[in-house]
Amino acid sequence: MKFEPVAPVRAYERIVEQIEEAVVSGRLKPGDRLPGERELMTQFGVGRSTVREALRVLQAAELIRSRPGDPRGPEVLAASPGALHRSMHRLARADHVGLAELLQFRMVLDGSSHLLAAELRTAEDLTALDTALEGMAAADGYAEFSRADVAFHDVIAQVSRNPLLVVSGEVVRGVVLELIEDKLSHANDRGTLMRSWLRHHEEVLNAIRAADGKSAARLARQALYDNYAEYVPKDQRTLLTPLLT
Amino acid sequence: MKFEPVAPVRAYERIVEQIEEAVVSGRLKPGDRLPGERELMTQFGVGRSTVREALRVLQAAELIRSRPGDPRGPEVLAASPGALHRSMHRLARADHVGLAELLQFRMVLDGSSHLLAAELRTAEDLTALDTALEGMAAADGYAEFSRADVAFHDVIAQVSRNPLLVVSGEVVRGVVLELIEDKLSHANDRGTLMRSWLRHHEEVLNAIRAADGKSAARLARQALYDNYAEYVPKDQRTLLTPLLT
DNA sequence: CTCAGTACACTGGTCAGACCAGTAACTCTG
DNA sequence: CAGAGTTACTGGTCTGACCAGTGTACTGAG
Repeated sequence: MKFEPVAPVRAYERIVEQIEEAVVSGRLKPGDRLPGERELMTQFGVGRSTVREALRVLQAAELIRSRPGDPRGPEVLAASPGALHRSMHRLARADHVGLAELLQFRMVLDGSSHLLAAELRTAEDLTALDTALEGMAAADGYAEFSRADVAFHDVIAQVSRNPLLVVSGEVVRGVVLELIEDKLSHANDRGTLMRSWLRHHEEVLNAIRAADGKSAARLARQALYDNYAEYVPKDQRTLLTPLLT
Repeated sequence: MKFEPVAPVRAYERIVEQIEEAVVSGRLKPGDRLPGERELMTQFGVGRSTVREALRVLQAAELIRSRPGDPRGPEVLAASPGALHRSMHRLARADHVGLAELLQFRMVLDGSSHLLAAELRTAEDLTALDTALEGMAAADGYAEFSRADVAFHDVIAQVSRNPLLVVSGEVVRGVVLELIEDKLSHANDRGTLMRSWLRHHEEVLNAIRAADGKSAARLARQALYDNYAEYVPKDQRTLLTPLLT
């Protein structure tokens, strides 16, 4: 006979579970309102501090938002990648997730979204990608260029039609940029860098236009490697090369 | 002249910021202890409820853990993927993510981890994979088989050496199973199903042993398609086929 | 001198009650 | 009917209290 180890369950945790369950099961939709804290404490039969700690946890997870003075009560939020972003960011700043792993992951995600985008793109998608690319070409200064670049990748992720690819791509792109932006801003020939990026993106877009998913994916991964690998410690670059074939 | 919109900053948020900053900057290392709540309220000059709400947020992010009665105070934790797991899980269960998207994402992740595993596997990795496969072959009943299957995939993700692949793979596998486990448990010939799975895994393992990453990745994606595509609405299966080449 | 057993100071979890600044909706006025 | 003022409430914060449970230091037996 075996028993499971148990951890004491705090009152506020039970409240978090109940509300979270109501949100993910769809009984509470985005935009809905929770009862006020004083009402919740009678419904759950606990003190207000307990209710508030539960709401704090839900708020940290970006499931709800509460503003003082609003008599409609805390608002149920739509699922957003903010919490995912924060936790991945924390993990990336800590041990065991370095630039090599992040870049590896980004090559996987970006490659796949490019592949899917090439297969699924519509005519409207192609014009959206064209304007995004024009935005990069017309960018004035590095900061604006970087923003346009991120926007271009976001459009590609959107075209891939998979929200998981969109969100995790968004997050990992952001974290990668944060990790190397200082090194990148110290690069002496950012003009050449930007032109190189632009050429890469044009090639990718051509492959997508030709519905050549495999080429688009390969080009995207290669571009990431060419532009970022130099910031990865030399002995870790072998982690990236298997993804280039 | 432009101004940025501002949001009111709550007292507990300032506390969270300060403690989080101390953790990520390394001034507080895993295993270190925070002062007790009563001591923190004097240091920060706030009431205990404010301190407690801050600690709740940090605890939800798995940066600290506090147990009642411990006179050493709350403990600073090592970075762990638990929070990432939870936020990704919430996102995957949320809106607009159906089985097709999940399966697509899983094909991407599993394919990549198989590719990397084949390139990076050591001799010990191979024996670990052998024992994992034996665990599947020896499994008695479907529940045990499913557990062994998940364990096998976890080992492969570990071998790929990328914690992001490990965590997101873990999550998406869990969510996929949640969505189809009832349909799967109603399948009438689970014996045939299990034998088919086992054969697939043997092929994959052979490719990994041969350091043939491309084959391993292709086989893994094909296996997922063969076994799960029937549960995807027919008009969405075209989302998956581009990943099979 | 060692070690099991005990007492105690203190921890976090929870509750009750209070005050404040600020908001949304209602009411009253012109 | 538009606008100004009122009001009832919201969430944010503080204080003070009680409790069950823990780690440690002390105590006493061997």
